[in-house]
Amino acid sequence: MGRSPCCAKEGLNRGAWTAAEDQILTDYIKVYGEGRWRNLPKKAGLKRCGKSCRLRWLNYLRPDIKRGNISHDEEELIIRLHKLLGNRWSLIAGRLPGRTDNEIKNYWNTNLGKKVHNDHYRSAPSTRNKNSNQSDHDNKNPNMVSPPPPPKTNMESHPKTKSHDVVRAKAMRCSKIFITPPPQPPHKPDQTTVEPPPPPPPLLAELSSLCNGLLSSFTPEDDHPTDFMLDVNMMRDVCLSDLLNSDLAAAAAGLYCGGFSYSNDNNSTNDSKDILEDWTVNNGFQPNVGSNHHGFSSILESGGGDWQFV
DNA sequence: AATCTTGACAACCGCGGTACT
DNA sequence: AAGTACCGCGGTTGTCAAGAT
Repeated sequence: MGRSPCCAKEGLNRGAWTAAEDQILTDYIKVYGEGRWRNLPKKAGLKRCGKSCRLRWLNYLRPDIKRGNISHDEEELIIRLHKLLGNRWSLIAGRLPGRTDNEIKNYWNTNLGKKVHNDHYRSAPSTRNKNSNQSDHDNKNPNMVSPPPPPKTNMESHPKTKSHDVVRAKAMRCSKIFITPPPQPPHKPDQTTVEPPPPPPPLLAELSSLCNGLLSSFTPEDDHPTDFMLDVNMMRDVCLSDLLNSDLAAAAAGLYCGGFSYSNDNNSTNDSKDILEDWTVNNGFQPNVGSNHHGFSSILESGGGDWQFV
């Protein structure tokens, strides 16, 4: 079996594109549109691989490309998005209109990675001490600047990934956290005392406390204790330290980005959707701006009842 | 002035996902 | 259901200019 090469290598130009090639490609796409990259070079008369044409168009020739320095605001956003999404450059780029994944990736590797790396260790030396064995990894390839090592996860076994220390939005194995919001009981304005739900296990108590704001919309009332179920190993390895170091919003997003599954029942979808939408708005996210990637809400809407990343 | 080093960024490579046959 | 083609993604490499020695 096996895949044939995307294009024959013989007789094709490689390396930097010439202005003439750019013009040919631009003219062709203006007339025929994007897509069918494999056949494009032949039809356009370019001695280039289709993949190369696609890359050149997407990263350089597209008319909506914003060229020039990355602004401070964009930089801040990239840092925040990277914290949430890891090296998901296309997702990050989707939130920065006019910027390409390649550009952001390069910018990170040459500027932000180093900057964030330094900030991270300046502000949290104790964390570094706890994970001192991670520093070896950082020194393996001096040409590449690694992002600050997030907690080790059992999701890092992505077969394609050679860099092992990023949190991936698409989790590989974790599927065992369920936050089952209770149905909202009728509002009782006169009720002054509420019987507290049974205390969760210690680890859950930490999470519960962290996510207090989030969970408050799922208000645990007397007969509807908040129902947590999670993979404790995963929780310890993956998220807890992040959650502890994050604000609630990031924690809520971490539930999404870390690849947890969320099992909703009946009427809970709107509650969680509102929370996540509020979070995206408050943190400067614009749903689906310049991107085919879906926001939290659309993900929530995409499934019938349950959704999960596994 | 010549050489070396470093930073920035464009381009390439290999793989996974998925649509199509 | 299986094989294939295509697209898109993320990691890596190549190239060149600017700065340092």
